[in-house]
Amino acid sequence: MSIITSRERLLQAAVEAFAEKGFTATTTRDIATRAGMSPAAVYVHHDTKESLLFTVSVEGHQAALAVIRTAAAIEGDHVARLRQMVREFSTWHAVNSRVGRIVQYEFDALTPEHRAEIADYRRQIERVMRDVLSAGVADGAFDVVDVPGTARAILSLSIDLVRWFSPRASTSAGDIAQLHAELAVRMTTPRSPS
Amino acid sequence: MSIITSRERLLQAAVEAFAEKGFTATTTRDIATRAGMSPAAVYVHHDTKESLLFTVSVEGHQAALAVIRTAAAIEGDHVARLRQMVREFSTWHAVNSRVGRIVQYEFDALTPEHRAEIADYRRQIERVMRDVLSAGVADGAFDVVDVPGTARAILSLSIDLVRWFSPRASTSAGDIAQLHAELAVRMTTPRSPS
DNA sequence: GTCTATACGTGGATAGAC
DNA sequence: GTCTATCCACGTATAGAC
Repeated sequence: MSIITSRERLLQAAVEAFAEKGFTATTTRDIATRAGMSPAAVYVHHDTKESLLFTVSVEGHQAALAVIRTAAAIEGDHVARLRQMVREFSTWHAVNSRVGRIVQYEFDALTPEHRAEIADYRRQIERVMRDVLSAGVADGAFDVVDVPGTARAILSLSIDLVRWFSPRASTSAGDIAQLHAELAVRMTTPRSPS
Repeated sequence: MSIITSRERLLQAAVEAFAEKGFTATTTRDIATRAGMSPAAVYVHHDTKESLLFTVSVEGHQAALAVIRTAAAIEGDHVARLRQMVREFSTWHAVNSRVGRIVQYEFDALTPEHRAEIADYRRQIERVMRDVLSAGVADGAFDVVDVPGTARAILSLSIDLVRWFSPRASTSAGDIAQLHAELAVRMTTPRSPS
């Protein structure tokens, strides 16, 4: 059915290698071998090693952005929306922790132009979260003093997953995502006056 | 007063270089130049480049552990204790974001033996947080179902600072730390029945 | 403990045939 | 579009003098 092109094999190989050794320590020879081709063949598809990293970063950020946007678009009140966003965003980072780790930690290895493009994806992700918090503050669903700061903190929970999550650990991605969703709701919903 | 030894100059140079280029991309020549010595002189103090990273990691983790332990030892109730711990731990990670970034992101570049030692520091840090949450649950100050998960999530807020904090950004370390402390309290303290 | 000089392996990228 | 062969720069670590 799905024909795996050389381009896709190359990207998968790059993800594997970058995740195992880091961007700098990965050799183009290693990527080539994993993709089942010669070192020279890599350069037919990508001018530089950095170009491979950039492609992985773009696709990773596009996927994460799509996930949080889809979650933000569900029917229901703002609390349900937030819960869904955090659950889905955390799940994505747990399931794709390898890609997530690469794109987060190798950001500085990109060229300035590519860095700027990726930074823009990140701003878009933050905007989705801020918009939901602001909307909820407006109608009283949320009590949040510092919307940008709280948005960033909530996203931190999900993103930091890539640093420590292991598919072989005892806690499942789903359980962690559920916990994060509940913590995000606690962070944002009004508390009774004491 | 304080005499800066070659050893300390070397460590400072290593931190600078690792922070700028990452561990793998940093050359021993670069470290040597920054420390004002020849490439060969580095090897008088450290057998390998990895040994420099390990030393930075040990000192960084010891400092962070001391900060959270000191905060956990203050007088007051569990809520005040948690607030202090998060505030101090976040402040440390903001102020020392360069070192924090190195020790968090270059963990895999350590030898297996060194990795195990650093992992032990991390377990100690998590234990401090879990112990405070457990004590607060026991006397009703906290309402936390998943103590290990929530402890980890709270620490995530602080640690993820090293990924995005910039001393040149508009929000100060103190403001962020204060926000994190309030969010941690919201995550853990009981909510009125609705 | 610091230097200069260097051995030796490795890596990104290219040349040119098929 | 893929190969083999290779260029050439670079990086870790060491040798040996002072």
